[in-house]
Amino acid sequence: MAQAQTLSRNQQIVLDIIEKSKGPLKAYSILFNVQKKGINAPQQIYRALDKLIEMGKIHKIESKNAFVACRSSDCEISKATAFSICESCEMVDEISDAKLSKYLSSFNHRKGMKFKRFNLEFFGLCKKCK
Amino acid sequence: MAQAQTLSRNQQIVLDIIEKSKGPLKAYSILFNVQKKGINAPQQIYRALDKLIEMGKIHKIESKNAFVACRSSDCEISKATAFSICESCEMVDEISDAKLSKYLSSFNHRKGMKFKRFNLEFFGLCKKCK
DNA sequence: TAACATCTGTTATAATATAACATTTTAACC
DNA sequence: GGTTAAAATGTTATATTATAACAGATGTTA
Ligand SMILES: [Zn+2]
Ligand SMILES: [Zn+2]
Ligand SMILES: [Zn+2]
Ligand SMILES: [Zn+2]
Repeated sequence: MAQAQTLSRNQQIVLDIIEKSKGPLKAYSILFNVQKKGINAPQQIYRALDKLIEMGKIHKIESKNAFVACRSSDCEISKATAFSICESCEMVDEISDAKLSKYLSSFNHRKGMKFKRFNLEFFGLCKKCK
Repeated sequence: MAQAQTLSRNQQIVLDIIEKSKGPLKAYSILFNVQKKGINAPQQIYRALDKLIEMGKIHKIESKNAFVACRSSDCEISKATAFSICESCEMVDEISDAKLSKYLSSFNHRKGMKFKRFNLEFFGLCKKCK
């Protein structure tokens, strides 16, 4: 079981904002939102983001350079992540599908590489936008 | 069948460099490499990259902000891409696996989203680095 | 030769991310 | 408590990645 992580002040502030957000947030938009709390520099945001990712509390959506809170427990501390992304409205949804995760986790490339981690991003139009 | 695409001068220059490279290339490293050919500005690189991606000649490795030539014909003009990425040496290899591609192309999310495209990135250590 | 789309060149700037260093807080140990 | 080491913080500066905006050239197509 994942042990209860105790977050530092800045980590908690950043996580709170990401968790409250309906969609993915960019680092600088997080920064602008926390300046009232005394966080003034990108470094402070990026350091918190890095730790939160390590802990599996958030994920980075690589194709958008944006961050979402983890809503799943299948993703094993960010070792196996999958998202569906609407190309129209920016919506991102974490896919939590045990079969998919198992299928990909056991996938092995011919060329002798043993995978430790994967990230999968699906793109399309969400219900609302289609 | 993909029709023979005719490339513009800048597109051809950029594609040549990417195809000759053993690993993924970053936009600004491409830029520095083509300044002798009279290309001086990032815009010129990014415009060529955009078109080459549209044509399916190259892919962007999102987790690295870098570009590789397409070595596959399964990826259907960038609608279904998968890569294995070595976390140690930067090596990137395009995965061309019909079963994987079919499995993911037919994957449908519960929440009513119909996918048009996916990108999958596996991470690990390559043969040499492990 | 129009008309239109595409590509080019250029300058400027926006957006994303890290380096480096000094200091403070926290947690663990004696 | 006092000592230490690790983690987190604050700060300034800078590096890296990407786009905006505009003018001109080239190239189809009718
Ligand atoms: Zn998750
Ligand atoms: Zn949508
Ligand atoms: Zn390809
Ligand atoms: Zn390697």
